[in-house]
Amino acid sequence: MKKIATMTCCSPGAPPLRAKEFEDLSSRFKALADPTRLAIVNRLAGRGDTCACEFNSLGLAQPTVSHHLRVLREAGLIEVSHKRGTWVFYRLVPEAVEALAFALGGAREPELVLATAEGTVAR
Amino acid sequence: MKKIATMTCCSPGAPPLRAKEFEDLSSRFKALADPTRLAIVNRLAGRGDTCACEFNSLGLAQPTVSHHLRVLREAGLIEVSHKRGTWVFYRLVPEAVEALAFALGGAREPELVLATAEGTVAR
DNA sequence: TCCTTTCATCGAAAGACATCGATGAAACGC
DNA sequence: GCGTTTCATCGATGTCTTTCGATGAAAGGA
Repeated sequence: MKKIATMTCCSPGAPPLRAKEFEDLSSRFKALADPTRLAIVNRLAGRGDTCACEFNSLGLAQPTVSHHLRVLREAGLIEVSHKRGTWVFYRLVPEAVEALAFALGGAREPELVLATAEGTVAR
Repeated sequence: MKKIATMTCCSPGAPPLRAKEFEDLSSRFKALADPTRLAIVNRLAGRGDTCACEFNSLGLAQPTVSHHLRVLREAGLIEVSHKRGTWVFYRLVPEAVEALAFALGGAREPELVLATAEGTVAR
């Protein structure tokens, strides 16, 4: 895992960043750059742990939903909270969302770590 | 023009949004989902009004830079501040960035209006 | 042991996007 | 008017994404 958003990026007074930081940040914004994924995040934000099967009501095929869950997972924005039988429950990673808000200059300094594909760790 | 981000979207407690709001929000995040565009925004955030010619130092062809400037302009994140001779100066639209930060739950409630392709208006 | 349910992965098809060279348009200076 | 500079637009190309049906894997229940 690695830290991101240790600096603001996009609001007045932001310091110049490096190429690698633009890569990291933009890849995370990319996870939010799809209406279906925003809907998933929005529902997780509103309800806490949610069964993956809930998202079949989005009107997309099951593999498509699974794909979007994976993208969000790899961006560190959501994670598997637990499994029960064949059900998989997902939850939001609030620190990850805060980190992006902070990069935009909106949030107070967060204590965050953002995850890569290997997993999410809140410090 | 139209308002966006009148509601948080992605942080705990966010209310459920409508399909159209996911479309609007995701299209704006899409504007930030590219490292080159983030670099442009970052530089505008750090320096205020900046000549478009500055961005030729990004290592991309001039039409490519022009394309990215257009995407950011249509997302309402930047705008033309003024022209001098054949120079075009761009500036950040801080309200637009705040609006996104607010949607992520980071910012205090902004007084913003976000623009469409037709122009940006801060209310 | 089979069958069912839930979810992930694979492979393919269609669409969207980043990038570039060539060209056009506007604002000078000579 | 003519050449130059700066930027936008056009058209083409290669790549990445979204989406789906088919298939695989894991956990139960009968």
